[in-house]
Amino acid sequence: MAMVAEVAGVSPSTVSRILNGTARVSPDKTAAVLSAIDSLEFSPNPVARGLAGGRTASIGVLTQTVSSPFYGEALLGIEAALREESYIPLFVSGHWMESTERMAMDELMLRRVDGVIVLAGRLSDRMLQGYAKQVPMVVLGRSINSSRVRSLSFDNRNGALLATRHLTEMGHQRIAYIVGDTDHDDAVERLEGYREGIREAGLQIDPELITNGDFTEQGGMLAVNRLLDSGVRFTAIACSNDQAAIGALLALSRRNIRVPDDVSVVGFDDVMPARYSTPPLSSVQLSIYEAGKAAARVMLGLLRGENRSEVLPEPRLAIRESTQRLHR
Amino acid sequence: MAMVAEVAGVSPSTVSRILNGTARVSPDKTAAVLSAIDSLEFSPNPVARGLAGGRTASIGVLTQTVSSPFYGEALLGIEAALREESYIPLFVSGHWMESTERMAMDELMLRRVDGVIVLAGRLSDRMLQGYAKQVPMVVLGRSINSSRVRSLSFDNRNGALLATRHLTEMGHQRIAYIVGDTDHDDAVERLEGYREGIREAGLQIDPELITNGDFTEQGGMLAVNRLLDSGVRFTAIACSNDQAAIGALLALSRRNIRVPDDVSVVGFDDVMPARYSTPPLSSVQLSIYEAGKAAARVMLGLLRGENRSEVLPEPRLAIRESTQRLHR
DNA sequence: CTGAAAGCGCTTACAG
DNA sequence: CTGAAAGCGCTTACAG
Repeated sequence: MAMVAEVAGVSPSTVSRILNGTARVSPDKTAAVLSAIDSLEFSPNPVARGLAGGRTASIGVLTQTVSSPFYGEALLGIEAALREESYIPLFVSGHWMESTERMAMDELMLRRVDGVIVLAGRLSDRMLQGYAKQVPMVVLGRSINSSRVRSLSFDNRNGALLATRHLTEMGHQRIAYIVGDTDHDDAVERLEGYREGIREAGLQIDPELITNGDFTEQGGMLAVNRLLDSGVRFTAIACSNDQAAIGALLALSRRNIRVPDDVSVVGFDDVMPARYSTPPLSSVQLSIYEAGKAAARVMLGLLRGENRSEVLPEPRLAIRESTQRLHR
Repeated sequence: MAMVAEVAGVSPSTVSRILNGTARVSPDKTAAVLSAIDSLEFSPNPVARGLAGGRTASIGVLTQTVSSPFYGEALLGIEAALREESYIPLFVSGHWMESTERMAMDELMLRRVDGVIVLAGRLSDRMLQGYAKQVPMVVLGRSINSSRVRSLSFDNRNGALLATRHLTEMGHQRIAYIVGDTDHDDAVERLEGYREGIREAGLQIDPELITNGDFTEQGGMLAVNRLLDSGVRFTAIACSNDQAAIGALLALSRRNIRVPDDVSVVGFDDVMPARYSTPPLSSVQLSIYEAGKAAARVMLGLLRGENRSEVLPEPRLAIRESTQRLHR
């Protein structure tokens, strides 16, 4: 930067001000500096900026696993939105363990990120609010009421309602439901949506049709086996997420039950693998990529002092080949 | 740090030296400093360290998409290994575009990462070597001969050989092959392994059985359709990766061809979704997570001035339910 | 509008 | 073995 200043015949302060747009500078000096900058191919050192200005142009992102189909897509969206403003994401994984998440958060604080985006996780609201005192925070996929935290959440209830309604409209009356990990509000809200869908169609909620899962393929398989072994009759299964649905597909196929001819299956999230399962899953589309973008935009707004609000896209149903009208 | 120095009654220099183990310090001062550190809950500011010492304790990782099942797993391994030594990964996505990769690399250089791990990609060897002059580099999934770059590559040829041999040993003689994106050496090496497997069994290589794909599900589907439409006879398909295999599974099912009863299918990579496809895929296991760890360890070694070498786990076959002995 | 100066929190030769 | 000092490359009050 010193070189730029020299070449342009101004002080480093001026260069800095131009770079940051932090004060108005006479047009001629601006021009001189700008041309010096690109003739020297200068670009400011973010590390020094971080130390001097207290801003690192980096945003911490607490995810659970970078490699999950769900979180992975959100990360892509976040990355894309941040890049537009030259921020870089620092992804850290919590692996669904509170202690790991805490360590990861501490690491982010240490690294002096300018803000943090939290993707769900196991950290308590209190805990999160504590961190939010140190740094701007936006939480995706979870709703937290606190002035310091901006949260964006999916309309899980409505999503599950759409899925269930889709099934009832196709004539299904005996619809099983594979619950997610009820430690998460998502799981609870989705279950609620299912219930609502059943009631809305004037059907009875049958507890025997509701079985536990944990948002994993394995959980979906076990759930289907349990359902089948119990002898309850059902013609469709609504699942708390696509992973469970994919497990369900496998379990059904092993028992020689055809989807959708014998049983319809609907997933939730509309994650990539759902599009290529056999058969491709009808699923509730959350537009996770867009949601990630929205979260990043809210963060960027916060950093600018705006109080921008973003709405997440409404869930909609992606109908593919795993659901079918009930024919008797 | 100034506070720590004061409390411990030493100079900041000494504190720094203890923190970094960069010179021997008398035991009593060490003890004093250490206790001051934890009574003050001090932890050094990495940003300042970065500026002063030229080291940021961060490693750039050029990946293609954080959300790919293949790269995602490698990232997890990298993250885990780096964490052990308090390094943090900076993940940037190249999206398989040379220009994006270059921008991402430049960003990493700007951020003064201490090293960079490159996951395959489209950057030319020359280009990579150029960057390697600025920073230690390890490349995973690609072999580059250069003193400045350490590269770790999978034994793709042997992997494909194992897959093909598995099929021939089960009596298959008409084995189709779905090629990957031949811009990548992987695709070429895997194809070579297939050829070797066919020859090894004393069979003829039939060009009609070899069809193009691009490592995607879509590509796998199209390939199968083409094969089927062409009327060539085959009883098994070996695929260049799991995504293609998953696409193949779907295409076969749509034509009412049962796997493995009518046709056996074998994948490559043994990525998570392969374990829960319908049916679960037999696949060549690359232990990508371990490979990520290995790459990170090599990087860490480099940083310490060691010339540690790591060998990637040998590919092995995971036999599941998509392959079966040919019965006539 | 613009400079000179101090400072961000460390590290690292340089002396001793 | 250990301090004092300079410096890493910026930003930001403080004056003018």
